[in-house]
Amino acid sequence: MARVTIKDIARTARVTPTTVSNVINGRHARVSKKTIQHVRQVVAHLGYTPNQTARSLVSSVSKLVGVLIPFTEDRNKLLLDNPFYGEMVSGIESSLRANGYHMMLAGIDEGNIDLAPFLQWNVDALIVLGVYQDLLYSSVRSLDLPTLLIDSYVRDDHFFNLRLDDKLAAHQATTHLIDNGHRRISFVAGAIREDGVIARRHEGYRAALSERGIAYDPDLVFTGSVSFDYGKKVASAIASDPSITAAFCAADLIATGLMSGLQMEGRRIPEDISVMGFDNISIGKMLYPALTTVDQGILARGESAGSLITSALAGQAVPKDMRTPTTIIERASVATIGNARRG
Amino acid sequence: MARVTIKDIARTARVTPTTVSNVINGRHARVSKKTIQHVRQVVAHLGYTPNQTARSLVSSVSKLVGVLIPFTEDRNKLLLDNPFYGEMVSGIESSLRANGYHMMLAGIDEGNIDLAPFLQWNVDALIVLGVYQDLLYSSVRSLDLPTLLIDSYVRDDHFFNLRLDDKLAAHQATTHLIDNGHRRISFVAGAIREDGVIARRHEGYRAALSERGIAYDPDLVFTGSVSFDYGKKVASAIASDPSITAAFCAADLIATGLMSGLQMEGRRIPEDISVMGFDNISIGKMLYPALTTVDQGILARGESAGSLITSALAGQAVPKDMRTPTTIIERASVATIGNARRG
DNA sequence: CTGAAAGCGCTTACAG
DNA sequence: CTGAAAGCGCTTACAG
Repeated sequence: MARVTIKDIARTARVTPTTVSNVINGRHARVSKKTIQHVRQVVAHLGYTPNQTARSLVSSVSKLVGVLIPFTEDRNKLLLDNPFYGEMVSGIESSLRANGYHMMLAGIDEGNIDLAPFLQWNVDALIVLGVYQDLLYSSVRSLDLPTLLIDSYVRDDHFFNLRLDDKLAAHQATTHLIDNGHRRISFVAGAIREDGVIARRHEGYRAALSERGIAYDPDLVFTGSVSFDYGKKVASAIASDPSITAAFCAADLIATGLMSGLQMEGRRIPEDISVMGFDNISIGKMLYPALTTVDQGILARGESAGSLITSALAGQAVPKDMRTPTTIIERASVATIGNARRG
Repeated sequence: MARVTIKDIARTARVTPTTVSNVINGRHARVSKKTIQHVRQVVAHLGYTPNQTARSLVSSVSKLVGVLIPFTEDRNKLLLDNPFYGEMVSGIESSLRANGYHMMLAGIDEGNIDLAPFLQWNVDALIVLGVYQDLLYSSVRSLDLPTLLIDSYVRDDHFFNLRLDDKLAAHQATTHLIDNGHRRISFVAGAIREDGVIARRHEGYRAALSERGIAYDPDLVFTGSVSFDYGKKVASAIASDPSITAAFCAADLIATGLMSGLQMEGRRIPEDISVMGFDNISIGKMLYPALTTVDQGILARGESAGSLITSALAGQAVPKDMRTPTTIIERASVATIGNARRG
């Protein structure tokens, strides 16, 4: 049995497709109450689902928003197995759906920017996660669609931005460590990029140090990639300097690797060394000891992203820049040492 | 500047839209070499991307495959923050894309089966992850689309199936524990459902026990949900029975919770108790000690799912039932005790 | 309040 | 080998 169309409804309701379209789309001013009732009954009875493909073609609104996330480095897989992206995408999808939209996911790597799927499907708007080279931004921009950048510091009025107060958050995290008696505090992070969050978190770390009269020591700073393996790799360097009593990692994934590496070297956490993370991905609470970290409310941010872009699409006034708050989650990976005062 | 269409190409190439369509779609038998060349040049020059929405409408193939994953229990979020689903979806997406398809993601919970997005977008096929009630299967079936079920044991010729040999895998895992000298082995899992994988893994566990002359003790079996919290909850029960020297968890997420709970009770892993998982999600290697587990090659399975459904769509003969192999990954959470022989 | 007509961007018989 | 025509399922002016 072929799928029921607007024509079928029209025929059995003895009206025209125009009228059916009007009641389906809630243009009630144009239809009598009686007709509305009747058409609705027929719709319910025949089990009609609008063909979005046809709608999209004629109205050029697809009710689709494209979401761009990075590919894995190696094999062109979506970075969805990274819990950060998994959770973020989950939040985006749910608020998109709540607002009558659907998500079209695509991956990018720096070398291969393929926006074709978005063009083919006529997406109404874009959300992009991650930081990229200029080429990506200019490509995206040329699509001329409402676009929301998450965690990017590129300056461009064309884009909406959803960010954290990264500098402040890192400042607070570092201060938390200092308040717990630590003075030799390592900073471990992904590569510092001008347009990225790490640069800001690094600034926050430095600011907190200097505020408390602690000299900045470049030897304590490690930057590589946002990955478990990198954290693990840094562990031996940190373990070999007993003066270091704490490490602030700019991503939980790094903190996880660092903890694992440190533990394999026989160091106890937090007795021998304290570790603090950033993000609050779900893994953190599964570790032993559980990770103390900066919560950025990933899921909620994803939802904000979805409703923000959706509001913009609905023509509502939406701020170009939105910041969401962070909080420190104290768990078990940070120890108080010396005669430190506790907050 | 409006988007370039097939008409634009036709006009500037001085041919008809029919001809343009023929060259774009590779129906070369119908067009002269010269025309092909020419049209291609114009296409490249004008920067044409086909409007999939129009294609889909007329040809009723959308090049979209719907992927159904469970919602979280609480709040209608996709279970993408669960690393198992994240990784699986990542694999599916990449092989779909490699075969010229795109993914449309939707969530389901038992109470609320909304297949409308798939209807609206005219998906060509379906992949469903997880086990559900009959209602879901009959709804999906009535869509009358090629459908692949992952990890389901419902019997229905309408569906393609992609499974593990769950019983065998659990048998091997349990035997591995026995080989390492363990005899009081706990089984911790999600709820046992007739159509699900847990029932098979439980069978494998029992079979391995009986094969080695170890009596099955129902008190050692814990079933709840596939979650970190459930594993953690079971920890105290297991810790309180010192005769238990090992636990086989039918999911890594459970094993993670169990380890954390056990460690909080002051038990050392694997010295005091061994823990074995199932799945090989990325978290396992991040734990300390790293989790010994059954690898099911999640990413590769996702890729298989994508290429299987894609082959079926291409009209190729595809087996109705496919099984992928598992292997045991030895890491650090299982100890050899007594005078056990090692494999 | 209701309907006839055109058209969105394509593909697909069919004719020549 | 090339083209004229119809039509996929809708929405949108426009007329009445």
